[in-house]
Amino acid sequence: MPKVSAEYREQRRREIVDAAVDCFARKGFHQTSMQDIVAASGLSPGAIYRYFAGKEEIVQAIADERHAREAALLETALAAGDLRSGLHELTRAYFDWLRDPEERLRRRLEVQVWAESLHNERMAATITRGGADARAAWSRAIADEQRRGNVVAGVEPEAVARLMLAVLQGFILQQGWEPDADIDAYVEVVDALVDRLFETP
Amino acid sequence: MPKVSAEYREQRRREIVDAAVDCFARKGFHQTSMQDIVAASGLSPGAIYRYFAGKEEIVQAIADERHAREAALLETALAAGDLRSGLHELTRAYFDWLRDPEERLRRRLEVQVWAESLHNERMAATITRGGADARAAWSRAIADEQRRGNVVAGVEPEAVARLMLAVLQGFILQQGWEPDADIDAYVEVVDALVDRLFETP
Amino acid sequence: MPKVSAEYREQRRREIVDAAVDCFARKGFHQTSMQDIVAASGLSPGAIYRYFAGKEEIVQAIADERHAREAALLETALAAGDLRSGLHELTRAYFDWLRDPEERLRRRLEVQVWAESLHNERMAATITRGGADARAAWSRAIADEQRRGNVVAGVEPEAVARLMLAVLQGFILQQGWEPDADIDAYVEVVDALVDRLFETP
Amino acid sequence: MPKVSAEYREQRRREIVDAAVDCFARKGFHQTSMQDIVAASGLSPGAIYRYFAGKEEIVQAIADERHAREAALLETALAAGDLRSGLHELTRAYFDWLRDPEERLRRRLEVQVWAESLHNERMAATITRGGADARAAWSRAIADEQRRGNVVAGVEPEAVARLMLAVLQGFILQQGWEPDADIDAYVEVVDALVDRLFETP
DNA sequence: CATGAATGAGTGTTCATTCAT
DNA sequence: GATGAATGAACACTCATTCAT
Repeated sequence: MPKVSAEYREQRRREIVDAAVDCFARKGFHQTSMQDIVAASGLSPGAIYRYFAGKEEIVQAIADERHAREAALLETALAAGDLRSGLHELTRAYFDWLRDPEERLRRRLEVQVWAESLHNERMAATITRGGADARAAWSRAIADEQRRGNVVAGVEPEAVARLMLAVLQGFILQQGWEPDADIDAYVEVVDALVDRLFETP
Repeated sequence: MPKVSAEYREQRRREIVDAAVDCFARKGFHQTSMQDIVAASGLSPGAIYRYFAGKEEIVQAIADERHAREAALLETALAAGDLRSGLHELTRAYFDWLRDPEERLRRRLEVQVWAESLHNERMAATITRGGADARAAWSRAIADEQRRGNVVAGVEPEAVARLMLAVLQGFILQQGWEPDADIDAYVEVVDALVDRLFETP
Repeated sequence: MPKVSAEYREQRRREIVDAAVDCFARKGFHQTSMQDIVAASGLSPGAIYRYFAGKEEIVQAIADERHAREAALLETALAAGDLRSGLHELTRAYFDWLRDPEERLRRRLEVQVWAESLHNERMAATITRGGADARAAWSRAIADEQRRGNVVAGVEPEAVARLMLAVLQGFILQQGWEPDADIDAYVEVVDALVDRLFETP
Repeated sequence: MPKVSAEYREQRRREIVDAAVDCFARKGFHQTSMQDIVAASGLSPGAIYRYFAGKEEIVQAIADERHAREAALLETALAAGDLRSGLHELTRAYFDWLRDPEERLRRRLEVQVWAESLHNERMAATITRGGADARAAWSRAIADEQRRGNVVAGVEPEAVARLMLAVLQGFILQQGWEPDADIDAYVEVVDALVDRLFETP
């Protein structure tokens, strides 16, 4: 029987997560102290620990949030009837998203989650599951198209899925290092890639 | 006139770096304490500080080493007269490398370097420079081919270079999470991609 | 004119003290947090602070309560006309009390109060006063008997009082460590001690 | 292969333990912070953690030390051929010890160990074992005397042992509260007790 | 009166680094 | 040159207490 409303709690959580995202993106998980988050959020240490059991849990929450968003985006794109135009759309949606400065901040953070997940079981589980789901969705879509003869035959759908994911992941990395990386040019090449991979030969 | 020979120094450095690579790959930079490296290297803390000014510098040394290797590999591949077969070869060489368990360990570490470089100026410089060099080499090669009509016209060579890098980077990530990711299938798709991108339409 | 009745207040106080006794006996004063007491009592932190100015005051209240009970027990025992049978009775009453599981819990707590009193002035005062009163009562009774020739002559009544107290205190300790300590056998020895100390030689 | 000698290490340990004993005796375990011990010992936090894994371990070390001393004292006393004179000697030795101000400090600490042991398994084990050993030694000695007819027949030797321990424990408590408690008078009563309990009726 | 979310000083502990030996 | 004991600032986290609702 909480004294405050669920929305209130949710808003506080948001404040904390947002403050943490900001700190983490700028300084990295490990260089960010709880005091940094305390300062950025304007709350007290004790208050934060009411919402999260520890620093790690905040990181987890952020990773989970990422994961959910990605999954939603992908779902929408692949749900479209026509895979090829769905992909073009996905590409556009995805890379448009990357024009938003705040989103870029979050992306920097994603790279850190990637690194972290290599020695954090719970995080690895989230990431692996997300990747598996994404590949499964993509594989299914690609296999469908292959059956209709609309896509390069003979290649493993799962491998194509990996390729498509790599194309997105790699750009996130590169944009992290070079914020001015030319998004339009990259989208154009990806579109070309999609066209060439997903067409009747 | 140093008291110890340059080889001696070099060997000690290697020992330290190797021990550090091992620790970092398993636990991450920040979860690895100097004591861990001390234990893994069999040296004393004082000894390590004779060779490196601090933990950060060890990380730097590792990042620099990575960078040099990558550059050499790329150089060789693109130096070949025919870009397309050069690329096929590069792909094969690169991914064969990833079959080596020890190299995989080092790759896990690379992901950490990527993350670290997002809030470490010196590291960002190394990475950015490496990326820029790679893209420049690639762009030049691609532009050459375009002029000869052997590659998709109209796409930005720089963007193609980014795409190719992304294809490699993304797989490193995915292999980090899923060590059993099918390398052969991925190589096949990449080959298909190269063929379709680098052919006269 | 209080808003709530005195009984109401008293009952609330009891709830708090009982919850605290339970927590303290199980985990110790310092390992018990106010939140533990909050949880055990079913009240809110704010409510508890309406009845006690702080954790320390709860401890005090418990110590004071103990003290009052002990004093009453002793008073009754020594009020009896015949000291020797009074003592036998006291022994029996006291150790019978220690068969009650709940009382044992309270005794564990008493040991903590003893420890605490060594660096807590207010508590030391309560304990010291209690001890002094007990010794005074006992000394008087013993001196009376000595005058009647019914007790070992030549020994300091105050010291005998200390001895008798030690006999009780020591057993409380030992029972705390070994709940199965044989009460009957101990009572028998104490009775023998009393008989031998309080008889005409 | 330590750089410093075993004696050096032992001395440092002693410094820490002594500083801790001092703090604990004055303020109690829980009111004493590591910083207090740091200040009292003149070492740095890091240095202390080289010798003890944590605060708890310091407390343990102190409790263990106590235990060893007690056991040695008892052993010596009971090893004497004649129990009765052995006991008189023990009494004298024990209570003389309590005249030493430093020993009194340590005794205050013992009371805290008693309290602590009621909710600390490791500590309870040490204490319980110490108590069991002591009682066993005493019981054996008393049973021997009983067989020779030199001690009250019919009483449980184990219970007599408990009584004797209580006589010591209780005085430690009382002296903690009232440093001026008359040791001589107490010893006299204890001697009378021993004489009366350990004589042919 | 009661609530429980919030506070923030203080805790035990770690670890990159130094420097006497 | 090498050692490893020592340093001490910084860390994540706790909890007695307060006070707006």
